[in-house]
Amino acid sequence: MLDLKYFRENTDTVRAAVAKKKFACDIDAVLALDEERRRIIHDAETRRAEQKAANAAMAKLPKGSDEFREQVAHMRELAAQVKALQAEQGLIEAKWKSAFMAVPNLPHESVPEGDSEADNIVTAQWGDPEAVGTAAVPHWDLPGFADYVDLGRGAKVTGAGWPFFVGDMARLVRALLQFFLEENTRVGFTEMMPPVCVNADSATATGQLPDKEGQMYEVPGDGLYMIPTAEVPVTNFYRDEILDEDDLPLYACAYTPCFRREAGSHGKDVRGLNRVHQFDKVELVKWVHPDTSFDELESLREHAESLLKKLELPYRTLLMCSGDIGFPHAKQYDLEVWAAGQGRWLEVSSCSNFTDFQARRANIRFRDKEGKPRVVHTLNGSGLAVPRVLAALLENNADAAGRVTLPEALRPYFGAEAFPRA
RNA sequence: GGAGAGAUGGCUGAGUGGUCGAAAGCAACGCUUUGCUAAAGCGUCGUACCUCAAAAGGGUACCGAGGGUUCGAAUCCCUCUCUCUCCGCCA
Repeated sequence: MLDLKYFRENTDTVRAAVAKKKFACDIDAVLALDEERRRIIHDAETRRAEQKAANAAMAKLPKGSDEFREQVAHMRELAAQVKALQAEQGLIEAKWKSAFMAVPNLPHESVPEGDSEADNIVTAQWGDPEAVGTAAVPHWDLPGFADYVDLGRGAKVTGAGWPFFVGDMARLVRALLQFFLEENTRVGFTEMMPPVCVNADSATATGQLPDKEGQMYEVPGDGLYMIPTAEVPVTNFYRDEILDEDDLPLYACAYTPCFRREAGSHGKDVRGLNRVHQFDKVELVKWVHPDTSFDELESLREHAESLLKKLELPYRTLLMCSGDIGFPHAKQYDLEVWAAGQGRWLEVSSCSNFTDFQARRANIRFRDKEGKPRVVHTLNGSGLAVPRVLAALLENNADAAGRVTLPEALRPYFGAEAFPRA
């Protein structure tokens, strides 16, 4: 949700920004609804003020008097008018709000113009994909993979795309998670273990509802949703709160399983670990002062990149173009890791600055030096998502027998130099 | 799951149908006086929206949430949520 005053006073800027984002969104219609809304608010409140004044005058009259009875009759009429006006106001405000909420966040000036993912810009590349053995195979073709990541039994027990990780593979997942959490907390992110189900208010605040409802699993009967990412519960940690300016910036990280229906994504990208319905991810979230949020985005990205470096996985960083960043994003980087066996880049992290857009929706503010509440800026990024990192780790480092030499950084967590142990 | 109690401004806590956006205290901020590692006095002290060129000012809403009764609701009724206590169940 944009700042309403800014929206009104800078419509040309907003129009240009929306166009840059390739969003179809009728700004004039929203403005017209805003006008209508303000008119009805004015009418309803004026009439309501009359009602209150009449009421105050009447409170002084003796209860049983003729005068009193007369006033009651008059006020009965006033009350009916107020009620009608307020009903109309409710309808118009609801209409306006849904239109206004459909206006996307403005892309930052540093975001390149573009229509689709083809226009994203590679801003960095680390490691050499060519250096990885050419004999690499897709992870699902590695010896024993089907037993270590048992998609067949997962399908029996739950459904397609719900894997069991077995034996040393489960251990390797745990090692990765532990590695991520240690690295994140070491640089100042507070570790959290949030609920993995959230209510509708939380899902709305971070933007999963109403637009992306079909992507979440619902818990029938309880009005809850299984989280598609820890971003949802963690960002909502401070929903409807006013923070102290001195406490900013606040950093949190959380490991959770993530649940995604992935409706409509059946196809060639879903083999093996590339896209599953439940996966493990450590998420990073920041609540920051508006003046620093774009610097905070750079440090967030650098930190996520450092994880890949320590895992010795070749990666590249994409600055997402205006047409490819999400609805609430002001600026977004994607980190893609090289999976030698598949010969392709896999997205393992998305680092985003939502500026005040998400925080306004979630009503997260801070009190500035003058004592006035202001909306914070929120950011998040994966740090990191396990299955695709795991896929790359396996594909890039496996020998013909399926033995995977692990990067130095991971060995203490796994307790061995290679997978599987012995 | 059962029974009971409760939810008021940053905190504590009054307020059971009309002049209550809400007493009082604490905390915070400002000023004054005295002077010393503080006290006292006075004042300020919620948020959102509407109005206004802006500020000032004015208006409306908000006493857990949502509905209802009434000319009028923090106050009465209904539903829900949460917290606490007791019982049951349970990793």
